[in-house]
Amino acid sequence: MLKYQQIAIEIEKFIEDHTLQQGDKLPVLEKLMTQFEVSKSTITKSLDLLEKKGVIFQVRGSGIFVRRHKRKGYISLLSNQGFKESLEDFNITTKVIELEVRKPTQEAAHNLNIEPDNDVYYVKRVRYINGQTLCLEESFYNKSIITYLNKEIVSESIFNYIREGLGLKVGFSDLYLRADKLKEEEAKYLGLKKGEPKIYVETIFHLTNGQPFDFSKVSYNYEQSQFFIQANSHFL
Amino acid sequence: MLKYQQIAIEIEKFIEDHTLQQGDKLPVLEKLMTQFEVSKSTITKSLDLLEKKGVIFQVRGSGIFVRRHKRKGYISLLSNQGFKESLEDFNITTKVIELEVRKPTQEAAHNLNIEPDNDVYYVKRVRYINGQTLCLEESFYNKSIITYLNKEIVSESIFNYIREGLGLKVGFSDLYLRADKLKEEEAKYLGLKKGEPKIYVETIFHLTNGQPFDFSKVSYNYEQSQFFIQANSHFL
DNA sequence: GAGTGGTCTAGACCACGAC
DNA sequence: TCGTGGTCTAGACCACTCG
Repeated sequence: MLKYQQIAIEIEKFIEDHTLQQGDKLPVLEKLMTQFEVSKSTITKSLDLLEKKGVIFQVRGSGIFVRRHKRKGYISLLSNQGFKESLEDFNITTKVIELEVRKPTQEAAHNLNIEPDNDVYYVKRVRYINGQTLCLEESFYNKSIITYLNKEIVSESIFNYIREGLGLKVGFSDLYLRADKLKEEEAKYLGLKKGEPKIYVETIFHLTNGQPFDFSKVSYNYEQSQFFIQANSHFL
Repeated sequence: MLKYQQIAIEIEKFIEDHTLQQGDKLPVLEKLMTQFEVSKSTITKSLDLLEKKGVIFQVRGSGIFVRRHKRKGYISLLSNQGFKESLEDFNITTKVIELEVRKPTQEAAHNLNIEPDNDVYYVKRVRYINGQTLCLEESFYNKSIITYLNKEIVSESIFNYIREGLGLKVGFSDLYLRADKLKEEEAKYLGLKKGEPKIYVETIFHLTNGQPFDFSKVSYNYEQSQFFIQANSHFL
């Protein structure tokens, strides 16, 4: 574990343990440097990480403050992988509808940046939150990267398996979102009516080296799903 | 202008000018250091900025590569202020429905962190993209921060005015998103039917010092609006 | 093993905010 | 004016990728 990561974790823990609220002030840089016995830039790096995560904000000439959003039960659109973090207090279960190796659709091949005759794992699942339908998910995994999947893996967290089991490093993802009307079949899986609203999200997941390995299409039950994003305007 | 910002802009310009594509390699750190005549950490800071913006990704032991999302016409949910950047090729116009000083709703007061008897500017607008309705927006501005607004300002970019006119610095924002059915009145403004889908977004905008100054509620025309997010999984 | 990005240090100096 | 965070440097050393 790197120093600046460790320190970030400890500061976050400090905020949790003391149940600090939005706007509460943290110790000054000088203090943190001596406390953790590291140089200024290391502390700065930790704080930048926490700022990116939306945990704190820094004000020049004034101090370092806790940033908190007030609402619970929202799915973070930034924390890349799964619902675990944002919905950890909720009971998420999964039903696998389909799992097989096949040739990709043209759309999937394009988004995964592979040829139409390369193999993909196709996974179709319904996910539930506290017994209610949360979403219907179709995913295409590049089989030359995700070399093996089975029903057991796919019933649990696929991303944990990718990291722990396959030893791959998940990097960045591109996420496209819109609203639309539910189609007959989607409505059936979600227990809603055709024509009712859905949030529809397509995501392309990449490894740290930039290779896309997963293209997924998810339709959310609008009654059960709400999302949040913490944005920073550092870039101009 | 700070060095690392300037360099970030120039690198981004370089990518534009040479129409580099996803995965194309940029010059190595060493090269960039000598080219811009700065130290390693300054270049690193520029690159981190561009990475956060989703312009590049860095791979240890390998190089610095261009990151591009392929789709056009999506509204970025991260670039905090307005549509300008993501929809700059489109013609955005605005119709002001209402503009007045009033007392906040309980909801607005809570989100702006003010008392119910403090004044707010209430602004209701419809925004159009290429002549089609894009969204219906209601905003509450804390009048003790945004001291003055008029119809002219509100017809244009309010955020430009806040920055240039009032000299305020916009910091971070919290954004809550879900799908829902259009109500009668909303449907009328958007030219859609009651019960059709909408994307509904509430946003709380803060100054760099953490003060919330704008609480806004926006209903998007689902036929005209699609969103994208570039996520990084640096945090663990 | 060569090449390349990432971490970390110690310290000088700068810019903003609050009093 | 002082306290506080932000920028920038020069350089040592580390860790990953790839041929």
